[in-house]
Amino acid sequence: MKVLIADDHELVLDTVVAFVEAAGDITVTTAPDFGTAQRIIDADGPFDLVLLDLNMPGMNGLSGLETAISMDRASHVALFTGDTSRSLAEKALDVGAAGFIPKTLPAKSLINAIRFMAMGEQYLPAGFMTASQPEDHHPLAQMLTQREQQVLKGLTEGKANKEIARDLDLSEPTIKLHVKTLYRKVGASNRTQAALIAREAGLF
Amino acid sequence: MKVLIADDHELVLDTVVAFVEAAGDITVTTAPDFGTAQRIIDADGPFDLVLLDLNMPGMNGLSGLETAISMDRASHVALFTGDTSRSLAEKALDVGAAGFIPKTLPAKSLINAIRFMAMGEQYLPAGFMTASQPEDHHPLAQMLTQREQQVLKGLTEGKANKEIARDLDLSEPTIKLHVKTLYRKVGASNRTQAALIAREAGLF
DNA sequence: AGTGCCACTATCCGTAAGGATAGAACGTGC
DNA sequence: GCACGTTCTATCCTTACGGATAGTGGCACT
Repeated sequence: MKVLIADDHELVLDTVVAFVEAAGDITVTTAPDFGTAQRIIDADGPFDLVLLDLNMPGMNGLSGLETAISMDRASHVALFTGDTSRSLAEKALDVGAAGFIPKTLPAKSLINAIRFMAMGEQYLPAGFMTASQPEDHHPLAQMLTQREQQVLKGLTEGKANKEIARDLDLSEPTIKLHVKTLYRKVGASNRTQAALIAREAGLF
Repeated sequence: MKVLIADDHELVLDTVVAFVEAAGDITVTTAPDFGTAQRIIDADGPFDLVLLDLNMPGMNGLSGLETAISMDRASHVALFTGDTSRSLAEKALDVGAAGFIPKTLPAKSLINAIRFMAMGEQYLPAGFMTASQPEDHHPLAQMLTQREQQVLKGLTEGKANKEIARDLDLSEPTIKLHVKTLYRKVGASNRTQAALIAREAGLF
């Protein structure tokens, strides 16, 4: 079975490859960035499975994933990432990924997942979509009321209070109030800090 | 030689451990988060070397590193991270870390680095401090003058114009000008957007 | 020597943001 | 019924921000 793994973290790449190849029947090729991965797919393909790291030069979010999926010689392409966000996994599967491999997965499960995906199945870690969602959010999100979260979302999009007010169909003074109380809760002293803190926490 | 590696990415942990233990004389213990790492150090220490992942529950940036360094039974503590920022490496060494292991390191070098650090030396990847870093930045950064980049950095830290002015030892009107021209260049219409765009691009 | 580009300072103005405070409608729970 | 938290509206005030415009000095290109 031929597998291509692309990741700019050489340490991860080296050790994962050593581990996977120890399973016996899997041959692994590697690439340090997306461009190289494309070239290798064209030159040495087809591969039974391609694993692409999300945070790798050339990926540009999910656009690299989509590009790879549209290639002839990569029958199955999966995301391989340290980011364990559920919305990301959903987006990846939406654009046709063969699976979503978070780096929090046990190594043994990786081998099984690779075999599974190479067979044409879509893979998601057990207990990822089924697990309760309300609790996968940061402690941060839990301190905020629903309104405050909506307002925070507006802040992370760089919107002005007035815009947020329009979007939520509320008056501007109301937004200002939510913004202020929200600052206290997340520990920000202005909107930019609030936006960055929210992003940092992986919200939205 | 006893080594503790803490990382919440089980896949990385499993494979790295398998690789390191294959070297023969290194015994590896693992932890999935910082709290567990602390408990293990107290219970099973001392360790010749402790590797801590930066983005792990309980780490809180470098504060976990500092805590670990101050512990009796962890003689040498190093950072282990996917973030290849030079300033981060400097900060880590400043607070007394035994080394900085980016995940972009080849796996073979890891073994050597572990032995090196366990001997009491400080480790930094070759060509990390010496190599010129200025030009590997995004197209985004290249459109900006040095000043504008400094100001943008201030924005990504949620600072007010006045604060940035103080930090750079410039007047506030000057900062405002840079801020304005910088908006045009990156396509932002306010400071929050500028900060998010910069973060998105991976700057700072 | 002239032409740009960059960095800096400056003033003016309108608007946005941030803080304080007050009051009211609505649900839940006791 | 009453207390409580959430959401909403509102006013007042100060400061910060964003845009426009004008001018100076330095440096590199040609």
